[in-house]
Amino acid sequence: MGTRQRLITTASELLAEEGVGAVTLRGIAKAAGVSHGAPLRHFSGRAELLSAVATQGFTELLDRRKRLPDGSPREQLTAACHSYVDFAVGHPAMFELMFRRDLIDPDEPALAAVSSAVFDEFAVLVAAVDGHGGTDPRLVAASLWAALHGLAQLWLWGGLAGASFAPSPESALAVTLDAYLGQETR
Amino acid sequence: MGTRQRLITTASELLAEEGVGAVTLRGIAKAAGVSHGAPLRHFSGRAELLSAVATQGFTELLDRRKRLPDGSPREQLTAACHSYVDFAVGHPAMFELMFRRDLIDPDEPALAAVSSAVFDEFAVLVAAVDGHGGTDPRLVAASLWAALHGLAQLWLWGGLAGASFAPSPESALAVTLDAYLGQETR
DNA sequence: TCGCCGAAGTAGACAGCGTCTACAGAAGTT
DNA sequence: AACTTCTGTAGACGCTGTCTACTTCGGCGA
Repeated sequence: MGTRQRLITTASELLAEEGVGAVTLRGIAKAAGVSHGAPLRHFSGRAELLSAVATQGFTELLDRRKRLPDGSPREQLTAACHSYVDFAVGHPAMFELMFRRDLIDPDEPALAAVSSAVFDEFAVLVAAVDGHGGTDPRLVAASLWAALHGLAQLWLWGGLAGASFAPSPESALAVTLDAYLGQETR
Repeated sequence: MGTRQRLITTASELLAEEGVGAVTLRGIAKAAGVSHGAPLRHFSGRAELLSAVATQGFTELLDRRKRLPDGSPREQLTAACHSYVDFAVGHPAMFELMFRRDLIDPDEPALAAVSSAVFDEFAVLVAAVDGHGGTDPRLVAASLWAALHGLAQLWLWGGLAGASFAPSPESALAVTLDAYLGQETR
């Protein structure tokens, strides 16, 4: 495996194990067994390396979506929604990195392509479910995606609310899906 | 004005003008006209100072909610939703700081108190609107708040989606409110 | 009034960070 | 065989947060 790929892999492992705060260029280089300046031979800077890591995250998100079980459009959409929240809960550090503009470069071509693809695939699922009278399915998709994203984000932030009330992401997701898809989807 | 308060004020201004990346302890100290070590006489560290700044942000959010115009519960709730997104759009850096666990300490008593109060006030508004058959109003509030939060977050992240489709926060919010409150709220 | 003590501010140091540059060797290419 | 390009190393620079003396000043008890 080339050094470039090893750096990406090492960074992903470090990210998963130690969190976003631990993915420093020097730390990645040390963990990969190269000198602190070596990463700059393969990436223009920290943002480019971390963008490559985030790209892998979006790619895995896309893969999950493509491996959805067969079923009605409505079932597929709810499964996709669950998979989004599951991904965030299962890979909190990666999820955080994927939306940290200060750490990655959203305009990186590969990253922009795969993140757009994630949204586009989701919009297709939404469009396949009828019932949103006349409004642009992509607008509905953006709204629903935002709802899922906020659910994941607030849960990662710490308990979805104050200490007085801490619902599980699953129960809150059920309410969200009810709101968008109607009660019959329970 | 005491040095402590001036540091908080200066940090808020720096945050609004230069963004989250510019609020460094040394930068704040320089802007406030004190030495780089002075802030540590008033705060245990960076997290405590930035927590005080974020507390002001949550406080303003709470104030906006308390100044809602009179109207039906449903109107009040939609106004609150708009005010949340408006706040994020109007104060993007502050909004970002308020949810950056690595920069602030969510367990800071004042911060925890006011952020919980924001949620509680919101939950009260949700509870006043009937129609969510039997489910805990606080759970509905958490779901709806997450939807608003995701809307704001994704908009700040860059256009709510890929470059192929970039709805305004207002139009997406309208869809979100439709989903939660029904079409008649348009 | 004197002495003192704690609070507040300063200046310097330290390790860690991202990034830049100079240098060394290895690998091809002509 | 000579030259160029790629890859990796080592050191430096300025920045960061934090720690540690050292000074300065204000109030308070004797």
